[in-house]
Amino acid sequence: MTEDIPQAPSPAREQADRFLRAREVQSVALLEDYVEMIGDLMAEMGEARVADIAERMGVAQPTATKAVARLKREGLAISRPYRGVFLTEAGGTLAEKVRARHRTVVALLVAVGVPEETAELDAEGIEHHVSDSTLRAFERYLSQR
Amino acid sequence: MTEDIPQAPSPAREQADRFLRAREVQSVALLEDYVEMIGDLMAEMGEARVADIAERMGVAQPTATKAVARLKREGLAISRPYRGVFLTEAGGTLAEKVRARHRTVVALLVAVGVPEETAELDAEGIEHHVSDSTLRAFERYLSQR
DNA sequence: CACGAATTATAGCCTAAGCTATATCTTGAC
DNA sequence: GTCAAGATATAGCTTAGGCTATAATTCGTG
Ligand SMILES: [Mn+2]
Ligand SMILES: [Mn+2]
Ligand SMILES: [Mn+2]
Ligand SMILES: [Mn+2]
Repeated sequence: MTEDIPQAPSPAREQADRFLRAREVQSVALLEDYVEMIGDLMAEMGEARVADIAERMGVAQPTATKAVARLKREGLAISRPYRGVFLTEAGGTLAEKVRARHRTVVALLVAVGVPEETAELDAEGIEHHVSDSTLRAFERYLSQR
Repeated sequence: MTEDIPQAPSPAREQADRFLRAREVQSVALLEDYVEMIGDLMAEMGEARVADIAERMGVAQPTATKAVARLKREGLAISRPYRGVFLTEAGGTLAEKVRARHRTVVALLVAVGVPEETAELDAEGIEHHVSDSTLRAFERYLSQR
């Protein structure tokens, strides 16, 4: 019989797992940004209109419409044809989490000496790859110095 | 006549620009990872074979083949049918830059208290969004403490 | 040196994300 | 109340990045 001694995963496999994770993260990154921004618009204007979403995301209107369709599919938003877009409870919860993480990432970058403008720019991409574990480390670092 | 006084960009426009940048970065992130890893394979084995590239990236072999085609199109790699893949000078330079940035990002994360394993995992995605300005800040922080 | 195994290429499919052009619906001004 | 302007939806295209199945090539072994 073949032995089934648990093997330590090969380095190649471990590296592949990291790339896999990075690709997974990337596939939800856009959703996170849309949800956070729709939350902003709801807070500012009471509702999020597709035209405003498109403007703030820097995409064409049909692109925003399609993204909203995906948000609805994933249970993060609701809307009816030709009406505004609203976050579901799940969407709202996610928006809050994403917003807090965004702030923490910017604060961490600034704390280690990154200029404000740059921090805000880079954080928009970095944030999505910051795991809960890393986020907690950032929070510890920011509070105890 | 309409005035052409230079306007401060609207907040929506600024935010859109950040998202635009994040999307741009994301479109080169995969190329960077492939190039860095092909560099590793060349150093370890003298050449990078498509099968090894696929294994380390955690993708199917045709996916790696297609990625290599894109690298060739962008002038980062060369190869002939059924032969190994090699970096061009541009590819080698990029690989070196990407490798150094990766190390710095991991070091910074560890320095602020992120566990090693987590740092390595998160860095794989984070690195691509770290601008030159942020990278220099990381280096300053790491050297002077 | 032939042939089977391993490797690479190709064909054909899918989804996400972007775009432009155009159709459809809503709404405010008259 | 109409209707033109504005907002949204839809159609149809592109590219990147995945996949499986299969064809073509290379190479080691006998
Ligand atoms: Mn973001
Ligand atoms: Mn954000
Ligand atoms: Mn990476
Ligand atoms: Mn890397």
